[in-house]
Amino acid sequence: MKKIPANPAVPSLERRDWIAGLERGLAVIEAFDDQHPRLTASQAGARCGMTRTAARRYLATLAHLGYVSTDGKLFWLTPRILRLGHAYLESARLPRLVQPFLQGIAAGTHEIAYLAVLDGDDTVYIARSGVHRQMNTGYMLGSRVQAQVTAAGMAFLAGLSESASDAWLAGRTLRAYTPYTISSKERLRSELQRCRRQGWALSEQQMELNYRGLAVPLFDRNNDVQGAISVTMPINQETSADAVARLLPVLKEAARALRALI
Amino acid sequence: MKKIPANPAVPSLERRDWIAGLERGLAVIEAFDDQHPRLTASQAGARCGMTRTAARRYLATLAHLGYVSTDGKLFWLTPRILRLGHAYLESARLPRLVQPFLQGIAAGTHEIAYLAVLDGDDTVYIARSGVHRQMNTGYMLGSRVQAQVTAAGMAFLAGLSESASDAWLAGRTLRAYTPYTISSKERLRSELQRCRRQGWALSEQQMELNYRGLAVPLFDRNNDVQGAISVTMPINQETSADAVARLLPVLKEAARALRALI
DNA sequence: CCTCGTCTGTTCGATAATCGCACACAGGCG
DNA sequence: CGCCTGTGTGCGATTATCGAACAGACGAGG
Repeated sequence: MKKIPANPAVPSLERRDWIAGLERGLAVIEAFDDQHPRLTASQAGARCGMTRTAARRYLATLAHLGYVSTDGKLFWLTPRILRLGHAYLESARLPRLVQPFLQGIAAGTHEIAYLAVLDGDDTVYIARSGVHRQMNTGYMLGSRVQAQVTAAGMAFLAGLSESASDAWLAGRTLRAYTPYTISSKERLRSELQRCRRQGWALSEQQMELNYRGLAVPLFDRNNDVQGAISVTMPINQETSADAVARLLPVLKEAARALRALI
Repeated sequence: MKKIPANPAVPSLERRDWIAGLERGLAVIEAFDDQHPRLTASQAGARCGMTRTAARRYLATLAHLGYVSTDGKLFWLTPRILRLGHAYLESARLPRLVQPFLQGIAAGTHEIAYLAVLDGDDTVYIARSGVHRQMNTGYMLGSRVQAQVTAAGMAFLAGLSESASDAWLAGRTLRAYTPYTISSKERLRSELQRCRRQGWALSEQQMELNYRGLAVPLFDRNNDVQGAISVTMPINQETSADAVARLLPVLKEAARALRALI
């Protein structure tokens, strides 16, 4: 059973103003995953590095707040948890700002357009174009794909400074999803340099066979990267060069227009 | 400024095992919304009914955990918050179970299929059919639409007992989105009774003009409603009767097959 | 049927964590 | 220039939280 340390490298400064209860409670929520969809208090305690009694208290609190349900023995998360993510998607400026541009890209190219950011190892999709207007408010919850296999992730990394992206790279373990996945850090590093030079990223069959992604980073006025917009498509409809020629100008134009707004 | 009570009708039992820190921390997260995307410590404190000093501590803790960022004065949520919702979508049995059925419905009908549940006032979409396999893992974050204007919400409510749905109805304030929105509780109640009798719900232009939704509730083996599956489409392609005739059998068959699995 | 072992729910005192006051400071404005 | 509003920080008091300890529930196995 994998232990989730309750306190992973807390900046030991600022010990005074540290709300242990909040940290542990969030750790309890994150203790649930696809391998462990339902937990007893004891299991949750083991996974979070706390005693059974403590875990039980946190779970009971979460249950009374409606974030978890219980049959008295097992605990599981409820959809109410999604309100927390919703608070982010509602409040974050970036998705709200970029959404209309995604619609425009989707309408102009007939591909699905995404906005993604980097969080830890992963590319997180935080907005996507939708055909139904009512679905504009229904964002994607990021699939949290290892960043190096998505075009958006590559574009985001290429938007960082070389030292920052090297630092990111140093902390990762690359995993191959397909025979084409770049799984050598050396190759990934040179690929990132190329993306940085050219200002966009193309990712073919890195994550999934027969699919291609094309992405550009989004910069703000200070030239700090804030996200990436991407489109994905099957690879067998046109050549890579054709796809780039067709789609890159649209993405670049959106990125240019957004630079002043972000 | 709307106050968010820190302690909304807590069952006063179980006062002993109550982790105040967790409750207040989550309240701080939910204090952010589209009206208040960035908050100072004071504002967050005011919105959550705690002192500025306390709110500052919670925000500082969340910042060190990476869930919020700050420029030293203002605080805002980061995409990391989405990990919490992700924990739910990864661990919840229902979306994982229903996903393949949604794919089947989408493939057979050429409409987009959704799985939704009720959370408070709102219909929350927790899975949708996707054309890209890689997007199967990229769920929708529920748009949290007032339940009475979605087919899935109506189907879910119709799946509850009459007394339970009356209780739900009593606590709501209906809002009209279009001229067709049912905004009288009386009419809604009779509409729900009809849905309950017939076992499915049709919603036309309730939420958005020119769109139609069709949904059936999902029951488990104990006949408790666990969710609803729905498809949405433009209304001008076919008559209501044609759409029902074409789609309802598919939805019903999926619900029947799922009953044994849930 | 009984006993053992493992798991759970609950209580309680000690302790450490959290609270909010109080103070000092920064910036905007008349 | 001084007021006013809002912020960062230190500290003692308090209370909320911790985990050990106990007792009950369940199932396995003899």
